[in-house]
This record gives sequence, structure tokens and C-alpha cells, in this order.
Amino acid sequence: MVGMTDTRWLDDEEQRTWRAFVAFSRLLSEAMERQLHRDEGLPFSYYLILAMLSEAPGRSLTMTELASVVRASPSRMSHAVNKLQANGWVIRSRHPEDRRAIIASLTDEGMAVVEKAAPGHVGEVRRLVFDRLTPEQRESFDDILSTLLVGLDPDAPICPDTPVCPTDPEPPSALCPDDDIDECQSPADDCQAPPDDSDCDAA
Amino acid sequence: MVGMTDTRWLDDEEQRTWRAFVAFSRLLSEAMERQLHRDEGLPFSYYLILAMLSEAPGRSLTMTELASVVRASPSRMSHAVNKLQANGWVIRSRHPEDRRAIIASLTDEGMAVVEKAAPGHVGEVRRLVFDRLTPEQRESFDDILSTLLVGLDPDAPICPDTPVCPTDPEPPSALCPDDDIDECQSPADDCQAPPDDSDCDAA
DNA sequence: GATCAATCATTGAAACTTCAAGTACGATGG
DNA sequence: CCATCGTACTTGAAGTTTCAATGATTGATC
Repeated sequence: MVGMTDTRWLDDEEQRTWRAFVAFSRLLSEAMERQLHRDEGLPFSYYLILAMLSEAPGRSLTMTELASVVRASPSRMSHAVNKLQANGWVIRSRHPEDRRAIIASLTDEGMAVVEKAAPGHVGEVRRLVFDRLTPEQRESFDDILSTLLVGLDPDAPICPDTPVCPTDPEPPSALCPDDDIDECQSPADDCQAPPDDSDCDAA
Repeated sequence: MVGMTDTRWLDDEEQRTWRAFVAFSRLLSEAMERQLHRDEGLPFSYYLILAMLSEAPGRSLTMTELASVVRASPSRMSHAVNKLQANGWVIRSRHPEDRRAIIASLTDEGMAVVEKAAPGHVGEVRRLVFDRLTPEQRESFDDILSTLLVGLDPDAPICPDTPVCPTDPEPPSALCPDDDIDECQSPADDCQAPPDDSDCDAA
């Protein structure tokens, strides 16, 4: 049997939902891109990289870690970091213990870019999404997304309610820039005793 | 005022939801792209164009209509149709009544491509999305998406069932010709009721 | 210790999208 | 009539992402 002729097509409701999602997804990401590009001349993907770096311990992550956190391919990450480095927002250095690895670190200039861009970005997210949802809807949304993510990202920590770091006094967020992060420009960083990874950013 | 210092940051729950959405959105669209590219060598955007055309009356839409339906920029549509036309899946002809407009029509070859690609695509959507949601979740999802779409797409019919041309006020009787630079193969399928358009190009 | 597979990362070409003009046609108003 | 503006569409260049190929290092095996 070469062809499966018994495709289970979407019923009307499913089709309606699917099309709404496709439309929503495109429109929202375009809105985000537009806002960031207009205000900061930055694509969303690049903002995301800077934001994730800004939250990382020592503002540094391995290229692979970075790719995993923003869910990009290694190639894409490499091209992107080339660009960000050319802008002076990120620097590369070699990992002291694994010489295959490269550590990308956010520079002060890069941090400044994130801090400048964050309010506008968050404002847009709030305006287009959270200001329009009731608390119940938000909760449902989260529930649905968690459910679906499991199927898409086998090895992704949804980190349900597990604190990211056992001793994390304040909500660390790229979206909420914090200025008392210790300046750890040296890529040779501490905190690598345990084999477990230190962060579980779900985005 | 130069700086808004009163940004309303996202709380933990909102941030969690937002990151889950970003992750989900990227992973799902990548999965779709991958499946279509692997099986049909077709980007999702291009599949979407073909699918929308296949449903349109006379398998034809104006470039502007097409752009509106798939929510793409005119430029993008133009480039995309160039490519699709080069593949022989779409042809352009001049609009008989508004000579600014160009009508894009799906060829038989293009229709074949859609019909071949649809089952795999729908299968993926079902596998990654609908098979994982309870009916209640699906309904909530739809509700949330509808809510959010309103804010994103003011002039967009959520189009539950709203065809672009409900009763086709003016059947393009003579799509053809303009002798200029146009070749008018034969998009002149008047066709009001294709055999059975019931196939769902879920997208 | 040499080998082989797997991991980490980069590169260039090709593909797709966006941006900034630019052309052509239609509608409006003097 | 014709000047002007708005709409419909296209194009080329620049930017981003993907794909395929490659180099370098580590870890496991014999």
C-alpha cells in the first residue's frame, strides 16, 4: 500500500482553531519583530539571545547552551553571534575545560541594549497578550502550552514550579533587567561542580 | 518624556506563559517546516499559498487577496509567486476589470502538489496538536486565540466560514488576456463548484 | 596508546523575508 | 483634460535562516 488513503482530516472546529493559531502566530511574531526593529533595530531572535545571556550566570553561556535556550540551530547561533559580536554586544572566549566549546558573554554594551529594549518589548507583550486575557484564560493558555510542549520538546524542562535556582531570592528576568549582577566578564566561571545544569529557562 | 520608568513587568506566571508560547511557537513552526520540506520540498509559507488558492473560487485570487489571506506582505507574495510560477504551480493573469490587479491561479500541477502534501501536513498537525488536547482544551484554545486575534488583526475575519467572495459577485468570465506581456494559459476555469472541494487543506 | 564515533562549533551557498524604491493604473477634484 | 493621490504590484539589495560540508576536540573502545 503505497498511499494512505484514510487521512483523518480536521473537522470544522479543529480547522478553525488551527487557522486561528497560524494567523495568531504570524501576526504576533510580526508585531514583535516590528516593534523591536522600529525601536531598537533588532530582530526578535537577536533580542532573545541577548536577553537569555543577560540572565545567565556570569552573563555567559556556551554556544550550545545558548542554542538550546533559544531553540535555535547551532548554525543560526553562530551566524547570529557573529553579528552581535560585530556590534560589540557579545564576545567569544574559549571554554577552559572543554576546548571544543566557545563561551559567549554579554558585554556591558550588550547589557545596555537589553535594558533599553526590554520595556518596549514587555509593553508590547502585555498590550497584545496579557492585557486581553482573563486570569482564567491565561491559566488555560499556560496549561495548553505546557501540554503541547511536551510533545514538541522531549528534553525541555517545562520547569513547572520548580524553582530555577534553589537560592534565588529575586525573580531573575531578562525582561526585567537587574543591575546588581556581579560582573563576571571572565568566562572562566565557577559553579561547575555538579553535573546538573544550572538553569532551566523555558524560553 | 524620555524614559518610561514605570514599566509593568511580567509576573512569574505571565513570564512562564510567555516563554512557553515563544518556545511552542518556534518548535511547532519548525516541525511544520521540517515535515513539509522533507516530504515535499516546500516551505510552509508556500504550501499555505497553494492551499488557500486551492480553496478559492476558480482557484484564483488577486495578489492582494492572497497576501491578505495568508497574512503576508505584498513583496513577499510577489517573490513567492515568482517561485511558484517558475515551478509551474501558479500562473498570473491580468484582472479584466482592474488592470492594476494580477490574478494568481493554481494550475493543475499546483493542485496536485497540494493534494499530495495535504495528508502529511494534516497528519503532523493532528499528531502534534489535536491528538494531545482534550476537547475542553481545544475549545479553550480556540477561545483564547479568537480573543487575541481581535487585538492583532482589526480588519481580519476570523473567518469561521466566511469565504472571500460569498457568492462571487462577478465571476471572472474573462480572466484572460491582455496581450501585453501576459500569457494567459488557461486560468479560465469559471468553476463555481469544483467537484468537491471538501478536502481540507488544514492550514 | 591508536582508533572511531560523537560532540562543539564554524563556514559558504542557497533560500526566504524585509526594506526601500519604483512602475502602472484608477479615482478624485479642479 | 490633467494634476494629484491612493492602490496594486514588482524589483533589487540587504538581512536572516537553512542546508551541507568541514575542522577541531573529547570520550569510549580495543
